[in-house]
Amino acid sequence: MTETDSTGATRSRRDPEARRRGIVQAAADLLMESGDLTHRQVAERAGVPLGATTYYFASLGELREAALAQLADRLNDDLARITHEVAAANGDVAVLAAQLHAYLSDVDQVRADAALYTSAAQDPALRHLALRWFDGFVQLTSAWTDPSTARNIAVFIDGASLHATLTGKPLDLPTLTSGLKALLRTEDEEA
Amino acid sequence: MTETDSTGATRSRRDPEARRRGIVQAAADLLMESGDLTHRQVAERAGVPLGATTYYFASLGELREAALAQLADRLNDDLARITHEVAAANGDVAVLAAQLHAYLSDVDQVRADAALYTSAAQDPALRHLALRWFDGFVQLTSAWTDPSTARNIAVFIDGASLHATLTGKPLDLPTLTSGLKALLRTEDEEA
Amino acid sequence: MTETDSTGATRSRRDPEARRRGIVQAAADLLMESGDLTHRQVAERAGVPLGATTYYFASLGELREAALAQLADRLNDDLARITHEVAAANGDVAVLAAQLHAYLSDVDQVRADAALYTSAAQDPALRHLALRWFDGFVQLTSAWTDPSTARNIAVFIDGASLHATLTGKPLDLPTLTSGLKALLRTEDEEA
Amino acid sequence: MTETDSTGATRSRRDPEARRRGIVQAAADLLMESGDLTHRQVAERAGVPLGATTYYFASLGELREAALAQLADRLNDDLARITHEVAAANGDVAVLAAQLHAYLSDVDQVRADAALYTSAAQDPALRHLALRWFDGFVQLTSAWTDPSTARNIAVFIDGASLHATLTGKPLDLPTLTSGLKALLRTEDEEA
DNA sequence: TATGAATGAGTCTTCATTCAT
DNA sequence: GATGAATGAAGACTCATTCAT
Repeated sequence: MTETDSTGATRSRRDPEARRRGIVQAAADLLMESGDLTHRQVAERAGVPLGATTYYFASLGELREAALAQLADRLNDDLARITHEVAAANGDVAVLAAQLHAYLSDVDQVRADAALYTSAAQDPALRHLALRWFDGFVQLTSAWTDPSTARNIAVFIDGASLHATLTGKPLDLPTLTSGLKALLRTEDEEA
Repeated sequence: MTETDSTGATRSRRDPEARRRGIVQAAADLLMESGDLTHRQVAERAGVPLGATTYYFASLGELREAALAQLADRLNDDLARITHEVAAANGDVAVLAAQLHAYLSDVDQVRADAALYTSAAQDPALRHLALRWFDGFVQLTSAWTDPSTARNIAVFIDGASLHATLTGKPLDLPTLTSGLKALLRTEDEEA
Repeated sequence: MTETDSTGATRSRRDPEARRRGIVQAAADLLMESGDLTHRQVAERAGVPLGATTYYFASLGELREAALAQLADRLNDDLARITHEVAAANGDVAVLAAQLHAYLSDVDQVRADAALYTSAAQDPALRHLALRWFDGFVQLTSAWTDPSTARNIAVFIDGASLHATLTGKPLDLPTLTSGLKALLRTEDEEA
Repeated sequence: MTETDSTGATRSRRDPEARRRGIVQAAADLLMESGDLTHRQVAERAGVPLGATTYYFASLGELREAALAQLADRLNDDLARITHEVAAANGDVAVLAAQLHAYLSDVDQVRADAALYTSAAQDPALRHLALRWFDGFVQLTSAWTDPSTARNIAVFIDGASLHATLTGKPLDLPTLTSGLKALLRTEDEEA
């Protein structure tokens, strides 16, 4: 279908990198939508023959890992962006709460999180992917809070994401705000 | 083997309820251990013939739901117990933190949580099971805090459980304590 | 097809033993004919659905072993019969040679041997099957020769079978006779 | 790596014959080791790109045949050497037995035989390869025995090789010696 | 009531072969 | 001349579910 583009050159076919990306993307989509992953589903979704999925990935596990890594990357980027914005606002809790609320309002984001956590919970080999953002967040956030508080906030965010997955909607902004505000105040009074 | 005892009464055979319970228990165990569930595995684990699993449950989905309901019940009971103890201690945060830490140190408990959340994340029809404890906790806890705080604590606990699943060990007690303390202090100053 | 027999009773279906035998027989036939064995081929040959072959045998290897065991049994029986007849003739070499020549003239027998040896050569776990007749022969024959001579005769017979496989026809009777006669004379002069 | 040497000449690349030999050798090794043969395995073992295996051989069958021909050549050479040594010793049976025992003690030799016979048994088109040594042996040996005896000895040797394959070790030297001695004595008394 | 035989759909995976480059 | 991307057919195996008994 995408055989020819505006330049008239053939694409996709004989473009291994694009093909590989397409397969990973299809797998990531499927993981977000159903959590199930089969070669057949991936092939159909990516618009490639069945053999292509096994040609590019030695096993379904390898493909799953690649797809989850992609989701983890995105999650990482998003949370790093949020963290930076909060840092730019001198750690303003309202900013953090607002950003988080927006994040949790995005169905795709929440689904990506869920796919990541679900897969990681079932396969220990994938846990490092699910923990990547956590560790990164704690590190970034430690610039303006102590590590213990940073961990607690990260834990709270994970809980909020799980809650959004289970209820289908984010925690209301006031609750989110009060929770984050409370957790962040710790440092001032406890150290 | 334990088919007949000294009284001449048959045991698991001819005791449909016990058999059903055994099947559910076996299914719950398998969900905790691997997340996979097949009729064959359940039958073998429960020590019943293959046909029994389809005889007592119309479909595998139904059996899975029954197994998850059992896990949810247990989770419910455990957290209700913890809540009561905390209430008895007049909402002492240290007691809550200690109880929660003990809970998260129990591998089986954490696995049960993970099985419940994983299944619920993938199948919307099961979400009410995963939310059962959340709602109950908020209700019980609202006796000594405001609902918003109660929700935040519940969210935090979910996050901590997820974290325990992903790292294989609970958050350290001091961090847990400081987080819960911070969240609970909110009510005094914000309401 | 064989659903009903002269008694009007249904057969084959719901006759697990017969079904199992039919599958093994089909597998043995295929091993004799081509040396290859696939579930699909077996199912088609046996006239059963594909799933039946995996229902009765946990793996293709198990099915192959059962089929080879059947071939080995037959080989065993045939050679035991020959041995008995030779023993009845007081170890008359001419009788042995004639029987062996007849045996090697039977295309199916030779093919069965070849299937057995070929499979055993490729899979050490199957070697005991291929050696069964050898050991039995040596034991039986030791009644009228010394063990070393018995072994040599067995080796010679194996070689003759291999030769028949490769050339498509048995060694000519005179050659066979002279070989066996020579090997059997040993005992008189060497012990 | 060994693509270019000090003379500036390319080695395996740009040396089609060497490459072809390398592929055949790799295939022969694989046949000896597992009996299985795939383009991928051959390419990896030979250290050539996948395409090279199909470039030099029109089909896998052709490659297999070339590999077996190589094994047959080696077998031929070895047995010709043995035959010559025996002839040089004026047909001394002890020499023949010792040489054969050494041959059967060499795991690789026995494996090569097994690969050859196994393939030939399954594919009639390959039988001439497995018979090559037999015919050569009979011809060479007929210099000092009659053809019938030569055939019987060749049959015996094949049986001994098969036996070594199945048991993992050669027939013991005394048994081997007595067998060969007996077979060779025939000529003196029968002719 | 209870069971295990039965099966067809679907799983992952391998691979010979083709062919564009 | 050489190569590796590509794919469709086939492989072993699993399993929920049905149903005869």
